Amino acid sequence: MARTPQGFPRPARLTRPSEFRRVFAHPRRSSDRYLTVLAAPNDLGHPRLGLAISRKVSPRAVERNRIKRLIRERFRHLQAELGNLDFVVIGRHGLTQLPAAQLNEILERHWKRLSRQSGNAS
RNA sequence: CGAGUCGGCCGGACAGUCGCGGGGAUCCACGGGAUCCUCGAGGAAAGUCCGGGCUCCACAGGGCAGGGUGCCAGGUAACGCCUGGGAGGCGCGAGCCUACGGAAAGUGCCACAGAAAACACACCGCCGAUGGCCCACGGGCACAGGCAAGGGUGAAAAGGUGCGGUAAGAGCGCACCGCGCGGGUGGCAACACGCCGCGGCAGGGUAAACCCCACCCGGAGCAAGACCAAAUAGGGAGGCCAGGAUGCGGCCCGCAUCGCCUCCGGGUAGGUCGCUUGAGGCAGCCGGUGACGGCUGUCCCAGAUGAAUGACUGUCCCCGACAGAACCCGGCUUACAGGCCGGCUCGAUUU
Repeated sequence: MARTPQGFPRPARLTRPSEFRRVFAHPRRSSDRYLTVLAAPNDLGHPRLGLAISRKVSPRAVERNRIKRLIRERFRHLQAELGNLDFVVIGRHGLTQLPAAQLNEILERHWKRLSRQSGNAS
């Protein structure tokens, strides 16, 4: 683990369909009216993040990109506290109306709760 | 200065910190990572409405069906695009708009009004010369009949103006305008003509209604398509032990099936290519009214694949619109805060 804890390189992301399927198969959930977060443990020694922001969230690509960037940015800052979990964040309709500060707050609450439930928060 | 019109351009800036994708160099405990350098969304990247390249499939030729285009010429790889020109319409003007072939091929459709919507018609009208009667010789009366100028309806009533003509009228005649046909001249052509001749003269609209005419058009799309290739099902070829198992045989031989190895084939997960050097950008010169073309020089300018441009802080201003590449180009259309530059037009003002 020589990786800088502030970075967000490829190994910290879910990339393959099979990795997404693994999380969707047996997830812990945490959700509200803006988004749903799924989590499943891994044995890598660090958390990973996957995003599912569909057209239902917003028909405009610019808005979807903005949401994904904000989520990744928040993950980058918090990843050291999240334990060995794979997260998938699913956006819901109306997410684009949420101010950035509030989005950050919501994300932190979901991630930390799921991390605590798994009992391996660092 | 105000109003307008056409064309071109920009689309927050700078600094710092933490991050992301591509490329290059160097290094390391090399299917990974580190350091440094460098590049990293748009004018519409959008809608996917046209046109092409590219790829695979289909294909002798011709025709039909279906779809598209529709003044002429040019540009282009091509176009439904662009440029120039013509015609018609709008505007004082610069300029703008046009789905702009055919309704004297056929079929269909067209409210209301109006006498009549076409073999035109006669509601109100005009005349009543000719023939009849009366007469104070000016004329009057009634009928037969003639007429389509005026009124009225309508989107449209078979051309307009004037003169002649007549009882009143009428392309009835004439002149000019308009229309059609033939010719001439100019123009590559569309078309034009204040050129000539002929005809008193066709004709309501609608073809983004059917239709006719001319020209054009195979289909599917980068999840196209090509390659590498664990796994797995079954297959083909050769070899191995002349050893074995099972079946058919009383037994031998023999035949069939089974085993192991190699190769071929196959193609799932996954990976690689396609993937960015191109009908390319910029500058200069040349040809062209222009779209555009030619030559020379120069530059390399996103290539991701859950998918990269962001976050935070500070300073400034007029406080930031529409909006995110996904094979690539050429167009069109639509969205858009604010701003810059230039040409031209109209009006006002100033010395």
